Amino acid sequence: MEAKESSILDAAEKIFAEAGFDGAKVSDIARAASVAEGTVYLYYKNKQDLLAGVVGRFWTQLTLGAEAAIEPDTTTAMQLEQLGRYHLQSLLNQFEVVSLTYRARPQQERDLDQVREYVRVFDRIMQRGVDRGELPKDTPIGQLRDVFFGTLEFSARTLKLRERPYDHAVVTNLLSLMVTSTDTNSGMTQGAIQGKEPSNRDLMNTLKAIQEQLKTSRH
Amino acid sequence: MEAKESSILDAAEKIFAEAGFDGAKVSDIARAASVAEGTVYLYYKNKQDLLAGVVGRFWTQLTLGAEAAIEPDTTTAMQLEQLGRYHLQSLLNQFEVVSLTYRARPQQERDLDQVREYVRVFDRIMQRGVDRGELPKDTPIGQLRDVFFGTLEFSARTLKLRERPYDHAVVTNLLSLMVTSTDTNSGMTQGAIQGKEPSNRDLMNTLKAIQEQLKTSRH
DNA sequence: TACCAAAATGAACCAGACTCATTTAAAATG
DNA sequence: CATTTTAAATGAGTCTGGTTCATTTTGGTA
Repeated sequence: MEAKESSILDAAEKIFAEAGFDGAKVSDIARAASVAEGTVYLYYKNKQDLLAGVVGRFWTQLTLGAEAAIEPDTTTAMQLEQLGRYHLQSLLNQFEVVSLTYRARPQQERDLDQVREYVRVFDRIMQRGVDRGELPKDTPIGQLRDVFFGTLEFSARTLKLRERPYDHAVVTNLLSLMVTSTDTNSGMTQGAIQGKEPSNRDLMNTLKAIQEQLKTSRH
Repeated sequence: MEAKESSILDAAEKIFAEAGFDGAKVSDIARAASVAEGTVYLYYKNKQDLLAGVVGRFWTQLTLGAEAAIEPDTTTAMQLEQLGRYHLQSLLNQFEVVSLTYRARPQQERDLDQVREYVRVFDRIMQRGVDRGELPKDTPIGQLRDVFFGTLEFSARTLKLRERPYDHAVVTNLLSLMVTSTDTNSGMTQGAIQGKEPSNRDLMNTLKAIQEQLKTSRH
């Protein structure tokens, strides 16, 4: 039965989340799934494998949710904000399950496939931004990805530690840091990421030159 | 005996690091420390507590190392770079022990005291920067801390995953992001951070000046 | 209804964390 | 020094809980 496997996963997620990996007994999980203890082992090689199943499903779901949370026809900056909001909220709402990810990790790198899949959502947004010309061609997507997810993950931990709720300022500050917005002077966003494109200093120099020209042309 | 406790910690660190928490047997650790199994339990309540001891000592050492790695009489930017280099290198060199931190966590928050202590090294550098006038008074230290450690931690994972060695570009890119951000938030136009660029506010002011000039020159 | 294969069961097994009665070492006492 | 007291260390035995597997149940097929 296909439904039985997912009922075991449901039970496991619940028990793991509330008792932690070590605290969760396979017998408890079996009972919660209305199944004999041995049945669990028909679907999962061992307890670790069961955890991997729970964690894998979680990240797969998260990927689907992320894709749904992002409007396809809006700016890169907007999409990043949507992903950031979604990601931080998810980390906070399902903090326990997320924490279990680190318990699954050291075992096999295979367990991380779904996490890597999730992270690609970010890459796609950024790549589209580059293709559309909203971001410079040499945008270091990989490094910005580390900044994006790293910061949100650490921020989530900080918020949890202080027992604070979701704070959108975290997302907006992160984004303003990543995308140094220069669209105050025009509708065109140059997204001067990493300062590889014309730097603020370059713009400043140009502006001052214009200012000088204006001054002199008046005379 | 005081030395015995640290010999147990040494053994535990070694065995935990090479076998992981679940893979490490207390009997192995005892043997490696040349001590009876029961003796371990005289010093540590249980296996989790022993892990907490290992992890706690690690972060305490890391704090000492970080303070040693930072020149007291240099710029904030330089100190941040030193801390960044030290942190990323440590994460990579002692990846297994760092990973164990997450296994210790869910138990008791008490375990995290040493981590919090470590993180304060960053806070002190930033605070000194503010006091010295190298950083704006309203620098959001807490948020930048999340960016700093979050990014480095995530980057370390990425590097490990790809089996890449330490890459200083990670640190410099991170710092250039952070510097840009502090400038953006700054009301000060002549901050002492090296490589400081004109802030968006500076650009805005210049633009408004030009705008005024244009209005006047039209008449 | 009889047969078979797959699915499910739970009692038994066993690894390994943890306990504690006993032993050994160290310190205090006289 | 001999003796008592106190602390430290030991490891055989207990017990929890993950895992196995001989047996039973279920569901489909001839």
